[in-house]
Amino acid sequence: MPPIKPSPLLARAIDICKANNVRFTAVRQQVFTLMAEHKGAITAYELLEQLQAFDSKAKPPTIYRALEFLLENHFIHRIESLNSYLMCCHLGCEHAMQLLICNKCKKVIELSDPVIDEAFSEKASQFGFKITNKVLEAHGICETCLYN
Amino acid sequence: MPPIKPSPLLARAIDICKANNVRFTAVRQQVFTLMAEHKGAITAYELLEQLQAFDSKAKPPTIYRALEFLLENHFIHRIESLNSYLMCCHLGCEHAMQLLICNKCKKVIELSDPVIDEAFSEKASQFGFKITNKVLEAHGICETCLYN
DNA sequence: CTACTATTGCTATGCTATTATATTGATTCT
DNA sequence: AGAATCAATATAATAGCATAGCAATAGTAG
Repeated sequence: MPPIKPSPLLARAIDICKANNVRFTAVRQQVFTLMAEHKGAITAYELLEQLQAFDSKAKPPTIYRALEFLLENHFIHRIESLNSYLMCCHLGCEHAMQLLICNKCKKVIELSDPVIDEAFSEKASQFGFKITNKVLEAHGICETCLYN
Repeated sequence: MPPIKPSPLLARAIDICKANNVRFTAVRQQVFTLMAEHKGAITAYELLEQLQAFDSKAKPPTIYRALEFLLENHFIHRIESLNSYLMCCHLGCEHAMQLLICNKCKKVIELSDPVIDEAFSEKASQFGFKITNKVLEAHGICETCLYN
C-alpha cells in the first residue's frame, strides 16, 4: 500500500486513534481518506473498487473490516435505508443523528437534533422500551434541487 | 395454489382492494395471510420458504412482487434496518410510523406518533428540505425482555 | 372475439455482507 | 533478542437480499 494522502481531517483522526489507543493501520487510513474525499453516501463495493486502485488485492472483507473500524470509532455512519456509508461531520464523537437524503442529487445533510431524538426516546419509554440505537433517515428533495 | 385460509383480516383486505379496484390475486392473498400469521418481522426469503409449502414453484420474484403489491396498498411495512417486512397494524391506511424493535425477542412495536413525525418534518423544513419518506426505527430491549 | 394490459413463470444475475481458515505483523514478557 | 500472545490481514467460498428481462398466461374492455 502506497503512503496515504495527508489531510487535516486525517491528522485529526490519527490523533483520536492515538488518544483512544487503537491501531489506525494503512488500510484503515486509506479507506478513511477515500470516504472523506467522497461527498455523500457511498456503498461498500464502490469503496472497494476505489481501494483497489491503491491495493489491488483488496477483497470484500478488507473493506468491511475497515468500515467496521471506522464505525466503531465514530468516523463514519451507516445509512440503513441505502446500504451505504457516510463520513461523519463530527469526527470521533458519538451523538444523536438524523439524516436528510436527497433523492435527486444524492447529497446527505447530517443533523444532530436533540428534540427529535428525545421525542423518540420519550415515546419509547412510555412503552417501557429501552432504545440502544436509533435509525432516523428521511428521503426527499433538498433545497437546491427543489429550485432546479 | 390451494384456497387461501379465510380470516377477518383477509376479508378486510379483500374489501379494501375491491374499493381501490386493484387485483388481490391468489399469490398476493397467500403472502398476505402468511405475513398476518407471522408476529414480528420476516425476511423475503423466510416468507418465500413458507410460500413454497403452498406453491412449490415460487421463486424470489414471486415473493418480491407480492411484497411490492402489499407495500403499495399499505398492508405491510418494510423495515430498512432489518431488510425485512412487517404486517401493518392499520391495514390499508397511510400514516406516520415509528418502530421499536426488540433485539432479544424480535417483536416489533408499531407507533404512529405525530410528535416525532412533525419534529422531523419541521427540522427538515428549516433546511428547505421536502421529505417524501421517513425511516424511523429504534432498536433496543422491550419491557417484557427487560425483566426476563 | 379481439386487443390490450396486468400478472405470473422462469432464468439469470447483481449487489451486499459474512464465515472460516490460514497467515502475517505488532506487542509484551522474560 | 527470542518466545508467546494477540490483533490484523489475505483469501476463498458462500450466504443473504433483490432485480432485470423476456416469454407465457389470464383478466378486462371494447
